[in-house]
Amino acid sequence: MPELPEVEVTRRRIEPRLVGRRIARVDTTGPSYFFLTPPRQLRERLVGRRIESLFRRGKYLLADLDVGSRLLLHLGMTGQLFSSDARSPRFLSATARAALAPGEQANFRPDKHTHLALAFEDGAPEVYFRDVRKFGKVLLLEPGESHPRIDRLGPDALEADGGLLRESARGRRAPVKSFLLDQRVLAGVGNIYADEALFRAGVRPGRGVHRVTRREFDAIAAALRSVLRRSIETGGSSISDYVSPDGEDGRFQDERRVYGRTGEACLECATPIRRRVIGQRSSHYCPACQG
DNA sequence: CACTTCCCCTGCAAGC
DNA sequence: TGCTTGCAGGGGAAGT
Repeated sequence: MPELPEVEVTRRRIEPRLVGRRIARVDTTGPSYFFLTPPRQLRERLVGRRIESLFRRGKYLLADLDVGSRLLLHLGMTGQLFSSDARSPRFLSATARAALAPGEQANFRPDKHTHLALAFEDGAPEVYFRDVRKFGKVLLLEPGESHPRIDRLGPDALEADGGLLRESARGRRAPVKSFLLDQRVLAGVGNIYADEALFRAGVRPGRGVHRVTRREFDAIAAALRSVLRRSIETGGSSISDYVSPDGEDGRFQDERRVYGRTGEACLECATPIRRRVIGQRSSHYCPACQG
């Protein structure tokens, strides 16, 4: 599940495949809520455009185009961005994967989950946006056009600040976990890194955010910054579908301390890790280390 | 405004 | 074996 680190790693590795290139052809699947801009419009308006830059805000990727328009991509839960020369079994459907001989590297062919394909004038490898669960989003903003999805985002979570968190928490009573997942508070935090940061800060996810102390807000902010930075360094978390654009798995899943470790021993105190649903999301914590 | 619940979708694993 | 059920979850919309 791509959160800030996975999106940032994706950005860094797909950037050279996009920036400076002019789009020659656009293929899409049919209309669906995946396309906030209807696919027909997308095809019409993207052809002939040159991609000038690719940057990230929270979990969004934004590509600025030569005419001042902007392509906005969100990977959702299972979104993958990669080029046609990348190789990874994670780019393949289960059936295609099962048909592989051991050690065989299959070529990727756009399948029914490949919702957007960009071909370039210079003949560079095509870039695909594949998303099995279709929770991802594609939106083309006209020059000067804004969108609440972007406008509402809080500061990037890599710059999490304890004082600012405390400020944003005023008047709120939701569980601190839900608070951290609110993209208006911080942009980029998802389920994995919220749990990991709360563990490292020693705060239970279910605690009301109005009961979090100043010191704890500082600890949470520091934990978020370091966990997110570390995850980027290790290539992100490859837990289910995530794989970087060049087909390389991330390694941060090996450094998880609570996420997905329900029933396993806490690495600090050996108490079994607990799982509890908070705000419709599974949350993992150590009942002994987190108060 | 704050907060909760529901829902979009598909693949996989567990249970019968 | 093959079916059903449950679960994963970002985030918007609607409801309280």
